[in-house]
Amino acid sequence: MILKSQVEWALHCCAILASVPPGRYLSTKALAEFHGLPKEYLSKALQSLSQAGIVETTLGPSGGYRLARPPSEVNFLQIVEAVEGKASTFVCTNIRANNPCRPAGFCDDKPCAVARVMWQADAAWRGTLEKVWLSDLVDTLTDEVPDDIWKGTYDWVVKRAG
Amino acid sequence: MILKSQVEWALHCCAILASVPPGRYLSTKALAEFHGLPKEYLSKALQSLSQAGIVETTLGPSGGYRLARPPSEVNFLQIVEAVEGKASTFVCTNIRANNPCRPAGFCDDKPCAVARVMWQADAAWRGTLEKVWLSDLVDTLTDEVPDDIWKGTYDWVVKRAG
DNA sequence: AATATTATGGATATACTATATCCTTAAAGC
DNA sequence: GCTTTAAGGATATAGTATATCCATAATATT
Repeated sequence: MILKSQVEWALHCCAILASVPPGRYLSTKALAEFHGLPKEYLSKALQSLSQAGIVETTLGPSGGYRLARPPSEVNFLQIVEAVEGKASTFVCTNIRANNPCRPAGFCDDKPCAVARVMWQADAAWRGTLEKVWLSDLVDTLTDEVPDDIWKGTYDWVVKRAG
Repeated sequence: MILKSQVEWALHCCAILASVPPGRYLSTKALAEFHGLPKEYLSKALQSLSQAGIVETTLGPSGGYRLARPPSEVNFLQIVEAVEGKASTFVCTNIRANNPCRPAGFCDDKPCAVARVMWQADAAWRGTLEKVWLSDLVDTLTDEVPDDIWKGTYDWVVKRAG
């Protein structure tokens, strides 16, 4: 069970979009070049973010993507779910129902005990992602990325943002 | 990102194996019949449990599987990892290294900030699974499964255990 | 000793998903 | 009118999950 690479791409793209000046957009082409990713396929991830309402888009030259709300209002879970979907990582096929000792037509009053544990773990995973905001990531990067690289990246984004 | 169905199968099989009387074994055939699963493929999941040291096996008629240690010493994470592996659900391909603003040969002193968050969520998922033991599951089932079905299941297992 | 039963592991086949590319369309800026 | 862009459909390729089959060796029963 491994997350799609598009999850990684979407998270990094959102981090970059956080630096786009107000009123401007950054294109798929720019984001693909910056991260060394295939433009056409990255486009699918960005479309997922768009459909989830995390980013806004506009067409034409100088078009592209920008965050639909401030980085302090976008968390990791929203981005991950935009790409991976909201469905639980554990699917219960209710195999307990095949127990040959159960009377025919027997109906359980609770979800399967095994599934409940797995769903609880899934919730813990999502809960962790939900508590980390894009602004937290930006803060971390500000702290950790060397100043010249951080500044250079910002300038690069501003230059490429239409 | 969805867990293999073998995870569900392995968990339910371990729950059943907890009822196998000391010194006896339950075969793949019995476990497959009980859960309505394909015997040959279920066998692969049981082999994973065996390789992980969670169950013990013996050959021949009256052979099969039994828990290698008491249910209070087997947790969900051990079973899940036996089937899914121990690798993190998030793979960092370090795409930050493609940032065109970085000096050539630049080396980061910390793992990617995005990956660290994703790994933290992965750890929360595993941490939840690690805290639930097979004995907890058995306790839950004892509480929730109607007495006659629970008793019937136990009798079925004892009858089939070689 | 012979036979039946079982786990193990390799080989193979099929289905599904992830990855990737291409192309058409419509909108926006120049 | 021309270029650039996102959106989305169609298609191709690779990789993984699911499933089955078979050969082998070990064990119990007869």
